Amino acid sequence: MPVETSAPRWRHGRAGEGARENARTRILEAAYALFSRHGVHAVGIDRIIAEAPVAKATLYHHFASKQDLVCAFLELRERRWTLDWLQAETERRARDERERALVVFDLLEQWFRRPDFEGCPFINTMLETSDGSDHVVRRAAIRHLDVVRGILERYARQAGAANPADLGGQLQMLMMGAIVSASRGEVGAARQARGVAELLIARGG
Amino acid sequence: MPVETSAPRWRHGRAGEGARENARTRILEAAYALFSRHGVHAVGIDRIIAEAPVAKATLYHHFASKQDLVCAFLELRERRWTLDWLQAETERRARDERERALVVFDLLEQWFRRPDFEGCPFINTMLETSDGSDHVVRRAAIRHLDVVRGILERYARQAGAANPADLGGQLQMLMMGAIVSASRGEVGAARQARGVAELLIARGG
DNA sequence: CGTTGACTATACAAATCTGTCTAGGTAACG
DNA sequence: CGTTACCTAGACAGATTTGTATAGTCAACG
Repeated sequence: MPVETSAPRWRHGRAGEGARENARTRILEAAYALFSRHGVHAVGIDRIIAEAPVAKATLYHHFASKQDLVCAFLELRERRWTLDWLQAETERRARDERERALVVFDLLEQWFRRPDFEGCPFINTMLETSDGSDHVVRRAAIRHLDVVRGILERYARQAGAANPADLGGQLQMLMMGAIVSASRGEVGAARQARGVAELLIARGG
Repeated sequence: MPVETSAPRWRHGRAGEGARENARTRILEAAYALFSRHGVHAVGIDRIIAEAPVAKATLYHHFASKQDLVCAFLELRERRWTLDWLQAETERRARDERERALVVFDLLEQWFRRPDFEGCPFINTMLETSDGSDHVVRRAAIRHLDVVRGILERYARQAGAANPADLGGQLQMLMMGAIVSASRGEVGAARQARGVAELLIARGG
């Protein structure tokens, strides 16, 4: 049975940056969509290569293992969600630096209300890998959670906290608690969390 | 046709070997230990029957499916952990009803510091079943989380909250955020959360 | 003794999963 | 043209998973 592909997707040449990025990008984009929506455990390699679409050998050419792919997904998630969305949008919306720690919760509310909200991959992945086998993925998830904590600690400092490290940690606990609540279906969790954050900041950390 | 269906079906083992626990209990105890420690997804039927120890056919005689067993585990967890430990111990330790909402966080700290602490099965199971296939287990986990919320709402009322429903929800967010932090390794999360709870209660809900 | 019912042990089915391998196709470049 | 890098399609290995089937053991009880 002759195989007839409709149009070549690899317009770019070899050795440069074009062709290599093409398949790799498709894999990573498919993994991003599927892992974000269903979790890294529930999504198998076969589903990713079907959606990319790409041959299985190509996936294992670009990523040594599924763990590698999951780590790459978490990095992309950090860049897109944490840095380019949550951080950038927070600092764009806040009228001054002191307001940032509160604006974060307004963005969370917006996130929770999106129809495709499916929880936080960092939290989910960290909890899914609580038993030791997956240490690489778990460490990556924890590292990314630490990035979020660093951002919140900075916002705590900018809000005038006496102890920014403590306030940052408390804000992250609030944020994660709200995310778990929202994963259960409580869309209003962000507003409740914001109320608590206001109190914490008003006290001065 | 022999009848006799209303009498309890489980008779104990041979008289010569003394009081051997019946198979259903052994299965549920093994499932409790393994699911609590490693999560309901990571533990397979084969491991449970090996630790029970019990034959596979016996397990499927007592529980229709793994989902059934997971639901039974969550119920047992609610009885033992939520009701007989967290609730009972909170009310035993608190000098008056107003203090209960804070004492909960002292118990959480104690829990986090236990060497066998492995997170909250209700949260983990709820997050693991975020995509629709496992709806029975997910609903069971959510229902058990609602029981915790009900307890916290009662403590909020007893602490004199103006709006016990809101304060109960905020306390549960704090509690879940602390549990996620502790699952990451932050043993001091409960103390941080208690500090926030004090502030919330001092304000009067 | 003979029936009954719970239990054991193990083989098996059917569906996963990750990762490897074969075998070949296509485009750019020297 | 020939080399080379990247890619495809899919078979396959080997290990898992849940759940069923077969066959037999043991104790209680009428």
